[in-house]
Amino acid sequence: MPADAKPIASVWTRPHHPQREQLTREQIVATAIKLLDSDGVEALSMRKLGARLGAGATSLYRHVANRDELVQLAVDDVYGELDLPASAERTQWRTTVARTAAEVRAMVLRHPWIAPELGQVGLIHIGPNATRMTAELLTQFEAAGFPADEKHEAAATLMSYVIGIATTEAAYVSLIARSGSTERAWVADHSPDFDQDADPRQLRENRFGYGLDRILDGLAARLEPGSDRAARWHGDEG
Amino acid sequence: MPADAKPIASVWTRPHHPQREQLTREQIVATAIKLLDSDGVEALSMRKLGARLGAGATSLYRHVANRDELVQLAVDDVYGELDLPASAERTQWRTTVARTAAEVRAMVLRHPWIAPELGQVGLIHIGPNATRMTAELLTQFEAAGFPADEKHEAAATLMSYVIGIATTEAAYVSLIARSGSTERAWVADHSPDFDQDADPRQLRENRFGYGLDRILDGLAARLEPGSDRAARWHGDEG
DNA sequence: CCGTTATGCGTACAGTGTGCGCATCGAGAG
DNA sequence: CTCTCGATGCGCACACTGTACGCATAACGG
Repeated sequence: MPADAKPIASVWTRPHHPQREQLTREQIVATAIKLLDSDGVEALSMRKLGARLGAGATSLYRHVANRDELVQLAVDDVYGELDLPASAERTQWRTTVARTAAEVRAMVLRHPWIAPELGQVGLIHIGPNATRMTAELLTQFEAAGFPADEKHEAAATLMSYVIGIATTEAAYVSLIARSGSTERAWVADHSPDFDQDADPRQLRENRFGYGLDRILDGLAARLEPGSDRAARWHGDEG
Repeated sequence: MPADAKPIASVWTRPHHPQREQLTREQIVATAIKLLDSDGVEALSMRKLGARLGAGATSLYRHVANRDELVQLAVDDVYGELDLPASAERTQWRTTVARTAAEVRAMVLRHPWIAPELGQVGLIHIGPNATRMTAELLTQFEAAGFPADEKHEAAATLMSYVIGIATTEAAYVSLIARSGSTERAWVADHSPDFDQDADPRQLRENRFGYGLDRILDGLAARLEPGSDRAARWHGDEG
């Protein structure tokens, strides 16, 4: 096939679009997340991201308004990873809500750079994926039996706890990762009285579970028939 | 007095220490906090801070290793503002702990830039003032009757909630402040179905109190004599 | 009087986000 | 086919950042 194969070969030797690699917003956000995961938030620069995509720095501005918006998009993309349970019936609300909390915590631990970002942007102008998660949690609390005007407070209580503890954990593990050590070795080094046989990852997990159980206990007490749930909570709080 | 007055006049025309204003670390940190409070964290630059102190940018490096360390010092300085209650006896642990939580929340709301910083540095390498606050909270829980191996988990539960909700609130209020509006006007603009007579600040306060009460309820249940408190929690948690 | 030490500061360098204008492409009109 | 046009990539430039380095000067101890 000396002559006939030429058109087929030329498809590979000379690509159809010499320098028009068709940079898309999805790809930009995806590789930005990869860069954020591996190198942290201060290592993300437009030039570096462009280079990783085989493009110039300012090319990205055709698809993204500025660096801040890019990070916002990355945050919401990460929210899209959540595998949220469907809101179950009243008897199983605890496990459903606990599973949602664990999902959010795991998300933050997978992408530790997201924690300071949540504190910077808050929950105001976040994207559709984060909104979906909030809505899902609200229906879970609704299914649990919380009245319409209290479910927001219940959800905020749980989410504040999850964001707070996951933020602390994320800062901790990313500090250790940046130091090039493992969690176990780091703990053994920095607190010599630590039990060598204990797994610090498991301890973190247990600590998360402890607080979660306390909070769900406190919330569940509002649902018990004997409690003064009928009294709207707005009036009697400081 | 044409010739004799010259030394006296020269005191004012030419000061004794032409350029030696004796920059101290405390002053640097203090004005850094002022700048952070008024203009936010991304507006703090060494040159701007130096200018506000009547000094060059690189002069600051004689007293502070780098910008990150400066922010760390500012964070711990802010922790020093806390007016923590003394740990009271067993019957009043709830009000004592609640007061500590409210103090921390107020601190974050006074200095909203601190929120992302807490997520970046975690609670690891924080300074003496933050350490003092953690220790104080631990003794408060100890006085409440929590066993030695559970008080850390109880304190972490409470603090995670406080940090999480205060972080969210801080992002929210600083976003509004940056937009140049007031909280009431902003809420009225962005959600027209909001009750015009309600005070959004008060609503935030109530929401904080709601979650705080739920969490303290859940923790208090661990202290009731009927509960299975004797069983150490480490084993039976997921 | 002369070192020594501590401190401020000017300069410089590498790196950042991003506005602007030019070059080049794919596609559609004639 | 040619010609135009909108979309896209990109080089350049500007203002700005943190900070390493070396020099100048002031206070101090002899």
